[in-house]
Amino acid sequence: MQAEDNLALDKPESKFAVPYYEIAYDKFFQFGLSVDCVVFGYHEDKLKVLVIKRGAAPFKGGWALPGDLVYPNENIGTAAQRVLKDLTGISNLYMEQTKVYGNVDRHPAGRVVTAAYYSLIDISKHDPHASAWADGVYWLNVDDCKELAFDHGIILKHALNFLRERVRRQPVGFELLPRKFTLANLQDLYEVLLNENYDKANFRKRILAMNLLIGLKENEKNVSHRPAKLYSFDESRYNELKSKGFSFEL
Amino acid sequence: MQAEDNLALDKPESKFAVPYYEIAYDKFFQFGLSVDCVVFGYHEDKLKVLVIKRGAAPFKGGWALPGDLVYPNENIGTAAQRVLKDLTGISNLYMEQTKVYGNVDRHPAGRVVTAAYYSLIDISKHDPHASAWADGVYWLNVDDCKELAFDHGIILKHALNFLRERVRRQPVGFELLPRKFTLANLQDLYEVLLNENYDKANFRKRILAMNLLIGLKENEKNVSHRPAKLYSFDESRYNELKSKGFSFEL
DNA sequence: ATATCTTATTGTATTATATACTAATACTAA
DNA sequence: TTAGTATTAGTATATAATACAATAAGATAT
Repeated sequence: MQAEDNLALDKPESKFAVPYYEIAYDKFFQFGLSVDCVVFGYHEDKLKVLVIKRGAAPFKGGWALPGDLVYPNENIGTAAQRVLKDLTGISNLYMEQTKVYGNVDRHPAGRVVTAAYYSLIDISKHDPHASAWADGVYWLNVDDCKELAFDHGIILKHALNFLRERVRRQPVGFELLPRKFTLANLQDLYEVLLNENYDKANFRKRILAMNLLIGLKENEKNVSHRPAKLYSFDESRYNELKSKGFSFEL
Repeated sequence: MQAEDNLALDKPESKFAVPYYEIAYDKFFQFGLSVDCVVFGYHEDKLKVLVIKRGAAPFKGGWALPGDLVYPNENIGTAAQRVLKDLTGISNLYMEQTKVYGNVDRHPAGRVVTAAYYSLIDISKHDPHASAWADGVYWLNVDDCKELAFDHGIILKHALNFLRERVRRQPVGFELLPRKFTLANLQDLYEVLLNENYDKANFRKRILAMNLLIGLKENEKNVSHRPAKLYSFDESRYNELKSKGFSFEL
């Protein structure tokens, strides 16, 4: 494996007049590149993350984020989409990079650098099923997700931070909630994501003041108390706030 | 070059029971990995970025962010430090990743994935000088930085966005200002970074309310008007706000 | 039907914060 | 000494955050 390969270039003198790769080209072009997808979902007041059961070594049988090697002629963003689809059947997500992981020993099979991609989806809108070398696909509670293959535990943790930062600066509910929802639903989501509790009356005022929601003429059904009004997102306003950003401190 | 290399794995069937790299290991391990450093500085009311004049192909003679290939046995974070030091002599910076760039054709010499790292420094505290294959090092005004090699223009743009987001959530002056500075200096910095204008009296109140500054018993010198009081950052409070974060909207 | 329960929703009073603007101050330089 | 200039302090107003109380609307049990 190239990680153990001791090159003459190990401790360079830094006096080359040309880049190193013109001298020892092939020594430098031995990296593997992979993508790992952190797909968050939300269901019954729990934040979930999509994981697969690995059907191949290394870490065979273990849980991991859906991820795989990028093809030599494939763009990295495309690869994230393709890999997720290959392993879980989920396609056409809006995905965003969070971080790259490039420590020498992060992958037992050699020098693999991985780029993490993050996405948010409404669980009810997708139906993941294991394919390719995945032996299973699961929605795990983020809190219960302790033992993941490789450095996926850290990748998940960083993605979670990323998500939390994101929530404070941009609207996110659209991706995670069903089309119609109550203000209590939205508040629950925020409380789970940010791990805080908000005053109901003030949360309502704050959110409604954003002009982000459209009040429907419908109420929730099958509750044993006064049913709450249903709302949906105003898509154009949603996109506007998404590009402009805001500051959500409650 | 491997980018043109047409593999059988081009359009995979996605039905493998084992990861692809166990089948065609060497076809996947042909990526080059590089790091590119976006080092911001601040001087005389201008935001600057550190660039080198390339002394080697490709883009020989052109301006570029300091960057180079990562060694096969080198961690990626270490590489960022090492490359910056090799090319510009600047060492021991706190650097943070912004994004990875992995499009197939981003590098004319082959498939090179690059990770961008960002840092902020006080220009007066460092003395960059070209070494290795760099023919020159320059502090360019960010605004004047139009033509950069590779996709470095986009990398710079993204890093600038990153910086601007950062400024609103964490204190940043420490790294960019000299040890002693006036409130006007700090305000100028913020106005340049965020491209806005603030009311002087209110800026002062806002900043002082953060308990971030220590008022010194010293005034600025050699000004033809009433000299302003000098301040310095309270380091422990600075680090506290850095980890806790805040929201700076003025 | 009616009372009772639970949650949604509205309202209000209080406090804190942002903003705009004015006045006073302190130094330099002529 | 005075004019000039930028700093610093102060104040009044508007705006928004927060806490909490009151009311409304349906479901359910009696």
